[in-house]
Amino acid sequence: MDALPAAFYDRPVLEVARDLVGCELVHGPTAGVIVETEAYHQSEPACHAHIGVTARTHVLFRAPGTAYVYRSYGIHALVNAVCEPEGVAAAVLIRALEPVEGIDLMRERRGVHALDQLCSGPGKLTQALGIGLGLNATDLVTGPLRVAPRPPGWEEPEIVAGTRIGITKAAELPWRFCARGSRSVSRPRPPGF
DNA sequence: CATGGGATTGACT
DNA sequence: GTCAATCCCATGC
Repeated sequence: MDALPAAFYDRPVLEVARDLVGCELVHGPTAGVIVETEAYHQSEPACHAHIGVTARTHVLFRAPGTAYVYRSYGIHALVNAVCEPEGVAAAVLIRALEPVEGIDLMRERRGVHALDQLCSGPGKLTQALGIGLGLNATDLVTGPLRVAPRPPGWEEPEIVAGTRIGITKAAELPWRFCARGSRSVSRPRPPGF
């Protein structure tokens, strides 16, 4: 398994968000194909880094290919891939996967059996893959958590764009990207799905 | 130092 | 559809 190079992330965040759909997220014995992403950029207020560099947000300004993992609603860990050149805060939130490897372990961690429900949400997939806050600021190219190219045998996904989920600011931007027809995409599904 | 909101989920009505 | 759980951290006094 070869990880995507850092140069993959050193591009406009909207391009990276679209291209990450179909790639594989790997952590230890568990892995899944990314079927849903969202883009965030410092220029818009939904991005944590919109306010600037803080103890929480400084990771978003780091080199492309860095993992940004943070706690949401006090409960869930959400995982992002930092993009664009160092000093520019932008990231792609990984929102859903189709399970590929370590499925029994995912079922054990999730306490759920149905394949479609193992990784069909940003908090669900981190639980299924065992991704915790300790992985914040690790390197997605060489670290324990990696992103690999689309696995052999997987068709190139057809991308459907929609608005981002669960935010209150800049909610109208169509910066959510889904693999059309995937049963692991979270709800609500975008128009045209 | 106290307060309040958030890129969510699952259980319940 | 509604709501609680639960914690990091930004903001304001």
